[in-house]
Amino acid sequence: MSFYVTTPIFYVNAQPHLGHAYTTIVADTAARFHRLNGEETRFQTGTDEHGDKIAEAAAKAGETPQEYADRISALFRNAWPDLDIAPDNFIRTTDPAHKRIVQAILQQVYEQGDIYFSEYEGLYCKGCERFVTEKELVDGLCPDHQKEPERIREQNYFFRMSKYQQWLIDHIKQHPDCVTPERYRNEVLSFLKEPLEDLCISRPTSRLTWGIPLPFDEKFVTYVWFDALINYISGLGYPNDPLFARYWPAAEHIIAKDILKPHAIYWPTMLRAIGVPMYRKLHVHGYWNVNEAKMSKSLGNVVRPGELAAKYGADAVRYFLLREMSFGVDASFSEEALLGRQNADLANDLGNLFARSLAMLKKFAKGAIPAPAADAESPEDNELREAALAMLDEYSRQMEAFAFNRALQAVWEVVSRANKYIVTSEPWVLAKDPAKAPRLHTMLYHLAETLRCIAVTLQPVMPSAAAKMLQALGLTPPCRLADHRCWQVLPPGSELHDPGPLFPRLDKKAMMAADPPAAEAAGRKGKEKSAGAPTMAQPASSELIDFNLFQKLDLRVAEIIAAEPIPKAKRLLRLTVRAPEERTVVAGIAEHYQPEDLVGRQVILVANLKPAKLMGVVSEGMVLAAKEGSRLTLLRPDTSVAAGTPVS
RNA sequence: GGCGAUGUAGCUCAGCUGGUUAGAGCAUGCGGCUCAUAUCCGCAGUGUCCGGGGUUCAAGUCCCUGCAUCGCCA
Repeated sequence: MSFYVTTPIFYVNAQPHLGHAYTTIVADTAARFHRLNGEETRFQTGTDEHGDKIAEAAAKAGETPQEYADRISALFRNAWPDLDIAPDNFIRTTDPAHKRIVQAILQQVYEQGDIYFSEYEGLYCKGCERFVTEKELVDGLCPDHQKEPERIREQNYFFRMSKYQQWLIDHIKQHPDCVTPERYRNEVLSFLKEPLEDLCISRPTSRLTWGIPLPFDEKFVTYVWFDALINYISGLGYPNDPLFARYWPAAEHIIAKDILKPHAIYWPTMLRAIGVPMYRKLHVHGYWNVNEAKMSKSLGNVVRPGELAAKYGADAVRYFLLREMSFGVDASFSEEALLGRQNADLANDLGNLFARSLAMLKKFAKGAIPAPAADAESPEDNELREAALAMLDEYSRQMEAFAFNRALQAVWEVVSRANKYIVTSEPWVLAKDPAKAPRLHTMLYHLAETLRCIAVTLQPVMPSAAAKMLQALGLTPPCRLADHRCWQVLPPGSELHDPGPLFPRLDKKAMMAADPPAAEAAGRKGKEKSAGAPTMAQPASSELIDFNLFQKLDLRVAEIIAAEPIPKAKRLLRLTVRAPEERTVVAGIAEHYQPEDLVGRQVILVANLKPAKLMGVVSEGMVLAAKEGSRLTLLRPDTSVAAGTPVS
């Protein structure tokens, strides 16, 4: 058995955000789970780097497209280790091997007559990188980009997707699990009820050069999907590498619902056209809604996975995302909810269970696995054992079905049961009577075995904490599931190690932004003293702020890479800065600085200011300046430093 | 406009093919224990199961209709 799991390759026009992180954590967790099942497993992620938007962004940044793609691609690649994500392959569409394979496939499909040349006319929105219909427009503007699309008439190459429509319908009907959860399968089938249009797969080089040239017409490059989707097989060295033969039949793609159509319709028909079997499964997940109001200011309004991991740890972030989202359905993210899970599930229930268990094993069993005695068993022991073993099965079923929340729920039922078991068994009472040592040791043994089952299941989800738990029990991770679906795995006498607190208990007030707790505290006080009317949250009256509040400010050195006046605005300049990601900042400095004098200059940026629209331009931050009367001067570091360097 | 999804306790959600007093976790209140990260255990609740009709001996669960939110398509 083998298992091949992929994430989409992420477009390098944005930094990694929560959605990317979730998809990739799911893939990593699935990969770890299948590896623990003893399957040969491969996990691939990567970046999609061609297209108009990339070429434009690169030009703005004063870089070549390749330099720009290198830089952003590295942001993705480097984001994953912080979340304990370990892909086997990180593919880039600019990899020479990938380009070669894309060209070979284009040539093949062209030769067999599934690609034809035709003319197309329509409204094209540069922001969307696609043709839009009249009906999509609002007041003649693209609703997403507020720009008027251009009328373009051009000749292009088209892929005969329609030819494979009936085959695809039949395939999906015959393989009910190939698109999952079911709601998305239904969506695909309903879409397929209408006749498919053929897929435009090229762009003329007159308009776009940053792409893979068509092998049969050098005046064109491939367009988006025919380039990007192929990564799933080019990353396996299609067609000749043994990796392809081994892993492709076991391919399972993970995507967010926004790219369902390309993956459930374009990709299967492409595969069919080149004679490659359909992938095994497509797993579709929903969106994370981020509730801005409840977000901590330190994170701004975009959740940066790296910052989350730094603040809460990879284990907690992974656990939260997997536990909180029911796969396929949208879920909401808030730091408050994350803190809730951290404290209730991880620190109180699980962490404390380990702490108290290990403390008792140390105190009452000399820090080693005690020997159980058959004649000292009680019904509670059996119940606990049955529950733990049943949980392992349930857990596996749910993990295989990508129902991570249910898998974890099943684990936590055993966590909770173990806590009850301790209270019912009262080991501290047994310990006072030497005659009850056999019962005490038998009970502790069952407890340790339960901890083992729990720790084994948590390996894919919380790799680092689970490893600590297993080591504490004297085991050496990774521990395969097959070796742990039974009782009496821990050998009596083997030594235990204190892992220390596994999950810190976090103070909510300290972790959250300064203002929400103020309102909460006011409410609580009111309750304690009198049933006073609800009071408005008042800003702290004191002039002094505490260090915590200061720390919420994300100040950084940024480099201005472009500056231009904003029409009709006397005082405003639109700055493009690198910090180190690129962003647009509107600054009220037009009366003091000429745009051309600013380019290349370093400034201090408040990077986590809530974005605001000024004269129709969205400003993502502000630059700091000193103001003396009518004079204004920008702050800058004493000596030049790398763009993005934090200020503290 | 067409199709579909969702609407259940203060919050987040479970409730498969209709069947006894509608559930879980969190939060809240009270009690207990002391091995433990002020942790854990027990008890206590509260719900016009979105509104309105209908089918049925029986509906959160099926049908019709309305409202709200979201998605896909045009």
